[in-house]
Amino acid sequence: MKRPQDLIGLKALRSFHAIVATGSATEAGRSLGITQPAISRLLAQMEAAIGFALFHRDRGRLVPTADALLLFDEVDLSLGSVARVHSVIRDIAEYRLGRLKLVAPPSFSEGILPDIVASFLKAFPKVHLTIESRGVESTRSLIATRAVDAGFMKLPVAHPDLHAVNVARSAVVCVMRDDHRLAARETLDPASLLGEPLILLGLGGASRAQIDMAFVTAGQRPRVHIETHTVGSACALAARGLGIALVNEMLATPSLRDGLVQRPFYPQLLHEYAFVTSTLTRPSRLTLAFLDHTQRHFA
Amino acid sequence: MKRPQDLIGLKALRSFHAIVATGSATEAGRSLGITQPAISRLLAQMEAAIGFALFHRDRGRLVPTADALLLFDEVDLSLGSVARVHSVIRDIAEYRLGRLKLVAPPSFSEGILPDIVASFLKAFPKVHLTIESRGVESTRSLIATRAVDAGFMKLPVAHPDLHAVNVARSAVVCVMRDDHRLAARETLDPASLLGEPLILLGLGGASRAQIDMAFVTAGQRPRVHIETHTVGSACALAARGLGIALVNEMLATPSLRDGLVQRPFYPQLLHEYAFVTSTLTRPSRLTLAFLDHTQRHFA
DNA sequence: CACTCCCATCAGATTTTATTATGCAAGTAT
DNA sequence: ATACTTGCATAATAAAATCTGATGGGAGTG
Repeated sequence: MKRPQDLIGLKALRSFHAIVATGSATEAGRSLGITQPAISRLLAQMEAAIGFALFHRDRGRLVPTADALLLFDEVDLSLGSVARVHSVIRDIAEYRLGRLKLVAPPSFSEGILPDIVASFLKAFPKVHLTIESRGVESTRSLIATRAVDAGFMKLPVAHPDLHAVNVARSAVVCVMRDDHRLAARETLDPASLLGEPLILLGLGGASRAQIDMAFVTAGQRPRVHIETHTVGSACALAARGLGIALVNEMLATPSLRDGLVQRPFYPQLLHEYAFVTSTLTRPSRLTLAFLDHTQRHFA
Repeated sequence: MKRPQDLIGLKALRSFHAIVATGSATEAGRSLGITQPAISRLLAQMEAAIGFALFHRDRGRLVPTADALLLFDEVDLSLGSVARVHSVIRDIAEYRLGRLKLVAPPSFSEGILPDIVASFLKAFPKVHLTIESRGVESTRSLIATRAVDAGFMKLPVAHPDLHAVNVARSAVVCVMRDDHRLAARETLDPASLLGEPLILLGLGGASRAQIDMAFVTAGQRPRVHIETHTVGSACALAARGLGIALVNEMLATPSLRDGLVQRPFYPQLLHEYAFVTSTLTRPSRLTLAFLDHTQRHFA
């Protein structure tokens, strides 16, 4: 069966273009890296396929007909668009083209995430990144419904449609002013914090329960002076001497300014943070590249 | 030697496009008229060539990756432009696309040429026609320099760069009012025109010399009452009873209105008209088509 | 459990495609 | 004039690409 659309292949179009451009089949062959007979054959096939002559053989030379010149413009455009396809392929292959939507809780996206993003964009400058800052529930839902490509969440992630890769773990630390009386101690524990006004995050999650549990186990109850909702504000309150903030080290680091110190809290309360994607779709190459980058960042 | 640009052929692009469009390799094969294994192979080759996966094999189905969708738009455009090339080829092949510039003396372009052009455009409606109306010298030069594709001229055409094809011949006739006393005669000759006021074209060409010669041969001198420069005006003058116009029949016919008659002049003075092109370039297919049409018109 | 649908792979045959060698025509220099 | 060069076309041959039909595996479906 003959398919007329395939009678004129890319090679034929390129040959035609090159002949018109260079004015000679021999030269065209050189520019395309093939021999002159190949050009001749392609041209002959093309002329046979289209039904009219493209060149007028004049004294051994190929002279384009008016029809050929009419066609040339269109072929030129077409080859240009094919070249653009190749260019787009290269861009995609080399991560110069693509969009990545991420979501993370505010404490993450205000602290550690900008660092990761910055170095990622340094490696892949042309990628278009979007970052949403949402609460835990919203984050979960955005990822599960694939409204975003991926997100960061604190483990555990209990959702059948979510796939979590552990990327970071960090412990709870005590943040206080450097002139605080307890700043002299290497580490702190419930006993040493007895009676101290504490600044805790009121997020109703496992994290707060862990802290309460640590005090209970030590036979105490924490003296919660202030409850707040972001790591940044907890540190800011501590900086004003209102108490000792118990926050996650990794999230607190960006908020540590002059005059604030952090001391490990014992028993160690580990929080694990995961890079989360939907199980409904395989992550895009860009997503995987970002994950890889994140893992290197924390390695 | 490997040429990366040829690793992705049109077939591969079409296959990719069809798979995304139909959602299945089997269906894509059907729509392209090839078998499913061919599609599979083309896709595998393409993925190998570009270096990243285009589809995610999910439960036996091909699901486009984000990268594939990114690429799809570009491929779609590209295939569209290739299709346009084919469309242009068809248009050219069927004379639906093209430009034709013609030149002819005023007597020609005001009389007989519009008829030819009208029926030509009826056959090839999309062709863009340009008609110049110039004197003999200008006509010759425009054709010789290829400023136009072709033109009409009265023979002989003495110019090395011009190629003339005889397309029409017609004789000199006498045009007069139907109430003229000589209108009763079947034919006229120098003897019967003795003393009649004549209207002649003053064009300093062979045509006027022929007429003078005919009278001289008959032992007379024509009584030139009026000299004018176009066939139309000569007939118009004759219509006002100012004399008998001796003009070429073919050129006169369009100017014959009610009240005017034409009678053959003897001895017969034949004028030959040619379709003239440049010898420097082979005429375009459209030019040849117009010549063919002209010949049929006069046949 | 049988049936169907879909994709990947394989083997074999056919078709394409390119290369080298050669011929021909025409222009150019000796 | 004669020989040399240049440019295109063609033929023979070798190599590569591509298609088809058959086959198998995985996964839904009645």
